[in-house]
Parts: sequence; C-alpha cells; structure tokens
Amino acid sequence: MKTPGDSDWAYKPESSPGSRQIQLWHFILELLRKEEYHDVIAWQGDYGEFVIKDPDEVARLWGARKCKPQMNYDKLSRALRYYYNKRILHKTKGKRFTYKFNFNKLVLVNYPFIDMGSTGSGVPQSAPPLPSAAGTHFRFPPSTPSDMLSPNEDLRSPGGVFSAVARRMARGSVSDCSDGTSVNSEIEDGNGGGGEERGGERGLNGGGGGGYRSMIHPRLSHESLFRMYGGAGNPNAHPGSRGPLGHRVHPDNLSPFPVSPLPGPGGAGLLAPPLSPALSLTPSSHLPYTPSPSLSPMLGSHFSFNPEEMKRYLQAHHQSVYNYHLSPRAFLHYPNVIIPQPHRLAQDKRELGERGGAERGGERGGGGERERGERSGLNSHRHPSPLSQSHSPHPHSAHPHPHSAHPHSAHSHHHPIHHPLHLGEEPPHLSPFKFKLQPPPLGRKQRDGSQGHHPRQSSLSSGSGSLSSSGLGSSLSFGSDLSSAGGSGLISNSSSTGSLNSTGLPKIKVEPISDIESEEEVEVTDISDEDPDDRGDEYDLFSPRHPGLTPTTPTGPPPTHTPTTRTWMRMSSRPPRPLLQACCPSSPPTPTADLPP
DNA sequence: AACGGAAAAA
DNA sequence: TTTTTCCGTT
Repeated sequence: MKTPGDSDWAYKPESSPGSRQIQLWHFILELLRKEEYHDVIAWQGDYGEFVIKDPDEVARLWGARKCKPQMNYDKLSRALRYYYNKRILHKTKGKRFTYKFNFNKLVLVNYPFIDMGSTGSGVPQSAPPLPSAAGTHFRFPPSTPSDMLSPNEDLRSPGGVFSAVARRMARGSVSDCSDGTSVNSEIEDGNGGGGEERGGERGLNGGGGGGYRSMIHPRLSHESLFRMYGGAGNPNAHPGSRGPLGHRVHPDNLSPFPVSPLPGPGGAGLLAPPLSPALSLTPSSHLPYTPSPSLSPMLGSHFSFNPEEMKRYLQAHHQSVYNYHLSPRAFLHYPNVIIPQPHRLAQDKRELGERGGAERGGERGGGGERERGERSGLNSHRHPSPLSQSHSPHPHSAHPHPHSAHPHSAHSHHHPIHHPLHLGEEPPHLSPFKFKLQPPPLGRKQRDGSQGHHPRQSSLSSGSGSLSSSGLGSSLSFGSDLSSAGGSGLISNSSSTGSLNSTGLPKIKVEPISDIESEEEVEVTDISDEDPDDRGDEYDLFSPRHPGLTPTTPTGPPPTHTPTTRTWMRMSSRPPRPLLQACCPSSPPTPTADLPP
C-alpha cells in the first residue's frame, strides 16, 4: 500500500533500477540545445517538434553515450516509440524523422524554470516552450493552431498548472562509459567550434541576464533556487575562457532547449526580470543570497515547499543538479506560480527557416565512413561558447541565424565534432527525491499469452555493466497530470527508495479527465482502453490558449522536412564504423577524440 | 519509414 | 524500468 505519499517509485534514486543513467529523451534534448548538433537534430516546426536530420548520427551519438556501438536509428527509434505511450513524445506524422515532445506534461521537477538559453540562434518556434507568464500561471505559448485545438485546454487543475521544463542538462553529460576514462560523449559541450577544447567552458552565464525565462518550481525554496541558479560557482566562467580543467563542473546550463526565443525585442527586455541567477547556474554551492530581484518575489510569495526536503535534496545533489532521469510522467501542478514577469515574446520570429532538405547531401550512405568534420564553422563564427553566450546580455544579438543560416551548413558536412572534454567526474549524487511517476502504460492488451514468442538467439552478451552511477540529471518530468482532484498533486514522496512498485500507484495516477487527444497528429496510440490514466494527459501545456499572447503561430510549420532519405536502418548493423567503441569495454583509448579513426 | 510485440539486457 | 535487440507488418 503505499499511501499516497509515498511515491515510491517516484523517488528512485539513482540506484534504483529505474534510474539508470541518462534517458534518451533527455539526451535528445541535450542535443537539441547544442548548436553543434543542429545539423544532426534540431527543433523545427511546432513547439516541441524536432527533426532528426541525421538519424544515423543521432543514433551514433546515442550509442556512444550508452556505450552501445551497435546502436542505430532503428533501435533508437524503437526507444523513442516507447515514449509514445509514455507520452513523452509523439511522432509527427508525415514528416520523416520528426517527433514532438509533449512538453505538455513535461515538467521540470527540480528546476522548473525554463530557460533557454542557448544562443538564440535560430530557434525555431518549435523550440522550447517558453514560459509565458502572462498571468499567474505559466504556460507555454501556444504553439500551433492545432494545439490550440485542444478542447480541453484548461488544465484541470484548479489552481493552475504550471508546467515548465527545466532546463539544464548537464552539459557534460557524458558519462563515462568506461570506467575512468571518460570517453566523452560526443555531446559534451557545446561549444563547438570555437574552441578547441571545450574544457571548461561552461561558462554559464555570466552575465546575466540573458534572457532566460525561468520559472520556479513551487516546491523549491528560495534557497534552493538560489543555489541552483546562483551559482556561485563559477567565478571563472567566462564565456570565452575555457579553462583547462575544471571542466564540467557545473552543471547546468541551460535549458534543454536550445532555442532562445528571447532575443527578441528588447532582448532581455522581455523578460526583464529574468533571473539573472539563473544564468549562472553554477552549482557551486552555496551561494549567498543573491537572489535576483526577480526571483525573490516569486519565491517568497508563493510556494510552499518544505525546507527540509529541499535541504535533503540539495545535499544530495550538492550542487549538481542534474539528475538525469526524469520521470516521464511526473508532473505536478503548481497552483500558483507566478512568473516573474512578463509575457513572453510574443511571437518571436518565426522564421524557421528550416533547412529544407538540402542540407546535407547525403553523404552518409551508410557505408562509408562518416567522418564528421567539424562544424566548427558554426559556432566558430562567433561565440566562444554557447553557454556563455546565452547569458550574455545579448547573446545572439546579431545572429539571428535560424537554422539555416549557416553558411556552411549548406556546404556539407559539418558534423559536429566532438571534442574531447572529458568530463571528468560526475558527481554521483543521487537525488533523494525525484519526482517521478510513471505509470505504466501497460494495460493494453499486451500479453495475451500466447503468441509471440520469439526465441531470438541472443546474440551478444554484453555484459558488463558499466553503469555506475552517473548521476547527473536534471529532473524533468513529463507527467500526466496528477493533480488529483485537488490540485495538490505533488508528489509526496517519501522515501522508500527501493521499492517502487507499480502495483499500487494510485497515487499519482491521475486521471481521467477528458482527454483529448491531442494534437493533431498525434494519435494516441494506445490509450484508449485501459489506461485511464494515461489518457488524460495529453494536453499541451504549452499549448495555447493564451489570451494575451498571440499565437501567431502560423500554423504551418513549414517545410520541415527534408529528410534525406537514408537507407540503412534495419538491422543492418553498422557498416564499418568503429566510432566509438571505446566506451564500455573498458577501453578507453582515445579519450579525447571522440572518434578514433 | 514507422509501428509495435517480445525477449533480453542493464 | 528503461533501453536494446530482433523482427514481422504496415
């Protein structure tokens, strides 16, 4: 029995089974936020919609991160498909390699603020949802007309819902597959280009102010927030300076979403009070109070969180804030969350140019090698580090390049190079509490009993678990709403970390509200029958309905597509690509370079 | 290309 | 639990 307070599973510390390391969707988000990977994967289309421009590459990266060299898009996509039921993502039908995050439910548990920072480079509208705080609650801006369709937009939550996405992923999320050597995943930092090493670039923000939009989670206390944001930590984080060491010390960086909408009109003006602290997120730990004005108000005013919990949490995390495993379904509704300010930028620019398909010429045919050249050009053209830029007062000031703007992009290859940075250590902190809820989608007809059995031969046996704890993660969670009727839905959590059984989870499961389904294209794949709980949540928080805001969404996201066709998939196993093999097997050979030729 | 069952792996 | 792997189907 679990009383309603214990969301057992909601808690899973890292040790728990469920909390393994990084989750795919998190990883995707991470890639999306980095410009370096924009050639590979980028936001496009409606909010939350992204297209995998280079499936093969994405798979490779993912495989690298998980130490699964055999990863390919087919497999990766299978994993993505599992998210459908969890509602973390949907497939955008009709567009190849295009999926859409359901930020609707995505909530950031730990850090509910959303910020996006990355350069503003072009962020398509699809980028991340920005919080618009028009009123009290913050929601994501309407995305597309279709979203607006949602019938039930109101969240049922009485108080209001707040859903935000948290940001920040560890940049260095790289874990280490191997033991000590870090293999860097490819994603490490993003910088890309400009520098060669991205060692410490974390510079998050320095300045402040950039335009992040942030939200605060109701549960967070000021302190916690400050800590998070505050950063005290990196004094040196200069944008440009990449320290040779240090690397990854900090964590968070920006939101998962790469986009930064804000650059708009007044630059930071919109969010005038965006929290500066947010920018600096260094987890350094204690930061004195330096709450930015903006924050303070909010914090103080509305949330009631238990300090103790927070403390525990903080302790656990220490500074690191990341926890990668978020739970897919957790979410909380936050009754009164106020946003610091303003309204979002109404329409950012919706240029989305999308690169159409011409981008990469298709070189990857599969068989050959894929060398990813560097895309340094992209970044290099300017920003020293993405991170930092965001914080800067006007990061992107001049560069509007949406996506396609890159000159070289057209040229061809620009694969990101992954630089060596090893992230070194990852603080293994676990999080004492995570709010994770994830009701199993099951229920479906599944298992009938007889039928399927595929005795497949087991082929490999990898064996070794290299999981160790990685620890980072942010905790975002997608949730279905659990507001139980009262809206109180938070997750209480207690502490049973080890046990989570799903058997009972009535706690959070929520409801049957009416579900609408959702989005235009999204059909629900399953939820029809049995899972009451699932279905209800399809709403997009970010969706629409914003009176004040204009949804200028033109609806159509243009041409997002362009998938170059690639053929390989399926079991083809990967052709000759030794790329990252260094991972798991304890062979940490080239630490630096990511891909050993 | 995408879907999803199933079993296995981690 | 989530992800990986394999594979038949659409």
